[in-house]
Amino acid sequence: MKISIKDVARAAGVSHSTVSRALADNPLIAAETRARIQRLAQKMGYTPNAIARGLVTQRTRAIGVIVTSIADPFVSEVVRGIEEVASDQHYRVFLGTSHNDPQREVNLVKALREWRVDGVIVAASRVGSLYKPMLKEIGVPIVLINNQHQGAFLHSVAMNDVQGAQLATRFLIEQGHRVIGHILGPQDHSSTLNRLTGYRRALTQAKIKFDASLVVQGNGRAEGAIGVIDLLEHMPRPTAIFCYNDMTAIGALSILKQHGIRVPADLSIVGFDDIPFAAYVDPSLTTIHQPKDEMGRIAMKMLLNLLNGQKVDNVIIEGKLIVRESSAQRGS
Amino acid sequence: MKISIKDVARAAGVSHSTVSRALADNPLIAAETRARIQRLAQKMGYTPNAIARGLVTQRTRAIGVIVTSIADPFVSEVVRGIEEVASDQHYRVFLGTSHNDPQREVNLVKALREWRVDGVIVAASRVGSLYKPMLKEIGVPIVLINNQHQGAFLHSVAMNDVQGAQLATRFLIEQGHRVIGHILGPQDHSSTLNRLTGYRRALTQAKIKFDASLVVQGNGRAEGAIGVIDLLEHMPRPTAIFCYNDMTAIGALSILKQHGIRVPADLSIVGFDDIPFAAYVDPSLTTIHQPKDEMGRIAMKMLLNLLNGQKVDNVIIEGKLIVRESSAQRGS
DNA sequence: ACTATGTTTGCACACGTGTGCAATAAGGAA
DNA sequence: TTCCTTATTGCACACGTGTGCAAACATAGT
Repeated sequence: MKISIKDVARAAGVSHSTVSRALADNPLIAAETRARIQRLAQKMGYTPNAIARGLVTQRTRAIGVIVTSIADPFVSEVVRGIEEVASDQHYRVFLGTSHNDPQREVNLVKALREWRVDGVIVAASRVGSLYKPMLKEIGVPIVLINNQHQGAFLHSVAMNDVQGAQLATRFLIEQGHRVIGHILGPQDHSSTLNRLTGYRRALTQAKIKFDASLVVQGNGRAEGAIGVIDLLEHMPRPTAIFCYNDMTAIGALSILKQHGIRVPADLSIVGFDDIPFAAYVDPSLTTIHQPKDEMGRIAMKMLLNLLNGQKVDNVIIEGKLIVRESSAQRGS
Repeated sequence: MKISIKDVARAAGVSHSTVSRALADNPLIAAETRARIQRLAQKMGYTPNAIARGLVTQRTRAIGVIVTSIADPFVSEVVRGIEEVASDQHYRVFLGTSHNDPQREVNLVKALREWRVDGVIVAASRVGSLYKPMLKEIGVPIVLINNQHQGAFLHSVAMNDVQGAQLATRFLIEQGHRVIGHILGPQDHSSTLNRLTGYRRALTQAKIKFDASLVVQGNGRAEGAIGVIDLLEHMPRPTAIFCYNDMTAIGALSILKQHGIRVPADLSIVGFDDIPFAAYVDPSLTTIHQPKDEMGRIAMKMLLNLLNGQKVDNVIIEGKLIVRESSAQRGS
């Protein structure tokens, strides 16, 4: 029952083409007619139909955003950045969550294809082997966040995980720590491996021998930090732990408190991400800062450039160390 | 360059109508032909065009979700619930953030109209006077979360803020507290008033005189808890504070720590929302639990019922008290 | 052989918009 | 007046899909 461009045309006594052009400020239409039609359309409450427009122009001005889970504080900051830039440029955002469930991933990609989105941004922890070819089939530019890849369609903006982890670990070494544990991230995420690499590289540079028994499993979530208990039994006992991310670190803090271990007096803890809550836990968390919303903005701008046919280069972002209370000089 | 239904039709030697019906499993088409066309479409990699379909069916199977900020932990849990149900029912989610900026709100509503979404869910802290009539103009069912309203188009699923606040305050009274402060929420949100009402009602029931100087401004975010300092100077000094929400409470904890006030030994703190982090701050937060993802799911199911032309009743959810470490018996 | 009935398919229109091209009108120059 | 140029508008098609209706065909009943 919505009023269409034809209704406006009839009311104005012109053809629908004239209305279409008038509303697009096309100079072909006489300035006077243009103004008259615009006023009339306004008064009639006419709203253009983006669906019909998309059908004929073959551009939807919509982008798909695929994330693992929107409830993840890292992800929601990224999405915030994306949405900000998108809406400024009058693009709409289709949100989809995969929850690392292959079935959902398939459905999501299918839906994005059906909707003929102009581009896609993926901020999912897992861009599996099954998944990547499917994404390419959509046939539109894709920007991956924290998943480095290269290709005709695939571009990325990513954290330098190796550098960040190295920075964090080197800091602990400079604080006098020699036995440093590490809690890993989710197994299927490439950044888990990269952060481990950075950790090892810092040890090597300081001529500290890598000890595999100082590295325990985790999953990137608070409950995943349970492995910290194993680290406490390691001999000699570690005096510092570098965690895959802040959620893991926060989980570790909670468990350590239950065991009566004081942070940072007995044990220093360092996280990764600098989620908003890192500043509010007690002790507040020393961590590596990722500019999450900024990464979202960069990804969206990159996608816009791609949509305008420009060449873009992948972006790699360096981590910055934020020192707070959860770390201290050894023995202090 | 995408292949269309006509391409499939040509390849199969039939008309596009036949293909359309075959893919819809329409029994009008001979079973054998149907199977043959489906196989062919599959092999050709045909993907139906949701845009074109939406144009002719006048249903998009897309809903708009308007939130204040996706980076808010309360909001992101709600959106998670919405998206979960939506994607199960093969609905797509358009995400838009308003940031309480009138200009953005106007643009958002306009965009949703243009996209002809089937329905809208609003989880924004502010559904202002300017805003509500605009929403109605979209002409589709709308479900508001935590904004009670009634009308032909407007429906709601909301927390019982009065009951929840009353529950929290009564708990503090039962713990022996008599001088209880309150930090307010954002001014333009109705739940700010409702939680204040619940706070006052509990006091009245316990025959404690309400003291306006025990109520200070806040804004629902951590920085907004700065008013807690004023409360410390109140005479007699309060022994407990009920905060508008968990973020405010967490902000208060942080400020109190800087001032050397021990929680809960010197002062009990109670929040509202039970965001995931409430359990991980130190001391962990006593709070009122809101089933956030469940509220999202309920809202989406309600919207689905409305889209199917069913009558629905507004939903009101009771808060549950979660006792953790930030509150204690007075003087203990 | 003719008619009635049922099954299967295609024709043609609709949805709302953008745009190339032709048509018309207006104005000026010869 | 006649012709040319320029400004303005409308015609008609396209985008990809769904669907009412008629057409074509097959089958069975008399």
